[in-house]
Amino acid sequence: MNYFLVKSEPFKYSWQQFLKDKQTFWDGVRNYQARNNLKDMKKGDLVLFYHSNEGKEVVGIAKVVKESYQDPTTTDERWVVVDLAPVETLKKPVTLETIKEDEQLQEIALVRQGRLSVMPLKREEFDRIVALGS
DNA sequence: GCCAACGTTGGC
DNA sequence: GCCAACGTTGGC
Repeated sequence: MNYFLVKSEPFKYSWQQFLKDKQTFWDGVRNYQARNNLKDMKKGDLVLFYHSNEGKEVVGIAKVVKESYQDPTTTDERWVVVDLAPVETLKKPVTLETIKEDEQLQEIALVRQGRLSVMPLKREEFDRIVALGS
């Protein structure tokens, strides 16, 4: 079991929209590092959903329901998507500020490499964020 | 709206 | 294959 965090601008695709849709394919990744992380996702892996720009907080937990496949929005074979479904909404969103202040979360890419839109998390980091959000 | 970080592109 | 220029992302 692996753990990840994905970013989305609420303006473009929000957690609320995701809840409504029940399932979505995660498209729009056009960065090799993020793409490689997408490819590492296996069915059943858990994914934190982060709102960038507006909110700047982790809002919920999703899971991988289908592993990576060719991005249906482009014919460019370099890019892939995965299918995600919502699992649960965090009681309290965990803000970037909180994450930055937390000793256990100093190493995550969200802090260290702000622009990366799909990143792996260690189990402890995932658990920590979920704990902060409940 | 600005700017820093950083990835990508293209000229040499 | 290097590196400058450029574009994009995202925090502030």
